[in-house]
Amino acid sequence: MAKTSSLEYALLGLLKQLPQSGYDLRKIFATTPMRHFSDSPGSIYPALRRMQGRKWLVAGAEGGNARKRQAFRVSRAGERALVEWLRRPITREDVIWRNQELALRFAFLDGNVEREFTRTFLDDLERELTDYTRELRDYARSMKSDSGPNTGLLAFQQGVEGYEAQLAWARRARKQLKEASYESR
Amino acid sequence: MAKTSSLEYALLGLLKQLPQSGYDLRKIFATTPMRHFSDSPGSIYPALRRMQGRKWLVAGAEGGNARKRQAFRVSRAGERALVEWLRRPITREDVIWRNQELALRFAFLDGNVEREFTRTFLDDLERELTDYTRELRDYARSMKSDSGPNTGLLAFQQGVEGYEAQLAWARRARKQLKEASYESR
DNA sequence: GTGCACATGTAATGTGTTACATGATTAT
DNA sequence: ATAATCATGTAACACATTACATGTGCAC
Repeated sequence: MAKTSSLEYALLGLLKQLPQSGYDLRKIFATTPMRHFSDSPGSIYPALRRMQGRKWLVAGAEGGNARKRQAFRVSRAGERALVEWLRRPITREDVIWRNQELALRFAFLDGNVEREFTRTFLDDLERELTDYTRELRDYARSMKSDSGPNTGLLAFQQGVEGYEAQLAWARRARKQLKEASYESR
Repeated sequence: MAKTSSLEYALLGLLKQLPQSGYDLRKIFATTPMRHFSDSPGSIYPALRRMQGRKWLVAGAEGGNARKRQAFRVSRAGERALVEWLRRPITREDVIWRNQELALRFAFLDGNVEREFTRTFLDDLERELTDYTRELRDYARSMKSDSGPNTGLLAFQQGVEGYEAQLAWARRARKQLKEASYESR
């Protein structure tokens, strides 16, 4: 069971929203806040190929001509893979090593899972962030003994504050979702 | 001119602070907040080898025996490489693609560059973060038209708030450094 | 003398990066 | 027709990950 890179899921999620070509996807990575993905052809076209090989994508039938624009759409199997990824339990390892990927997963929840799951996602994220920030703060106490503000300690604090900002966001997002569900009654 | 991975600079910075063995370094990655680096031998030992090849490190002379603990220390050339990395101008690309690496660089400033440079670093970081958050907020306005809170927009906001938290940190850090320099008169 | 933690290494694999190559379409 | 842009592809390379292999020193 080969692991799927987060680039592939990004492509899958985007193609689920709107079937389009590799070139279109590259332009998204080149010009929108999804910039942190590389727009190089050497990463995107091979990824699309791999996903075709797994039958997650089907290429829009374009006349036999190569070198012509061809849009991809997500197959049933592709949808299943996407949803499986979205529904994966959130672990502390996700928070530490794959934080960007978590944001990507959250962004793609709409339209792919029931609304209730979005709240579960935020609950789980809050739990992991709470645990992890507690651990980091404990660690900070143990290094505070050093004299004066040094850049090592400051850099560490930046990390902690980043996680705390994310935690604050998660709480607020949950509240907003609840309010929205009242309104829609 | 081969690019050096951020793992190698992490190792270099740690060894500059305290000469130690590959195993010691692995333990640091396994047990401290530097966890987001992998502690796998398959990444660390080859990296140390590469750096030895570049003469950035010298192995503590341990009797002919392999399989025995050997500490590395940073050579003059290694120090120069470290300082060159620390002093690199901060670009928007750093902020977007190599944010973690920026934090690492900041953490290693102490003891390797003059204190004045730390302020320059924070100034430059503030500038890039200010520009980039402005750009992100502009983009946010353009997608706000969609109805209600959707997870895509919320995920995007999380990203912006992360950068804003970092900006707030940078301002605060600069203030603290200034106060510390008053005290030390 | 057996087991466990210490300590280093390597081989297979997959993927991202960079740089280059090539054909198709549109504007001038 | 020619340049620019659209659109896809590939080859070389470096690196991280995973899993496995090997040896050392100490405790019991």
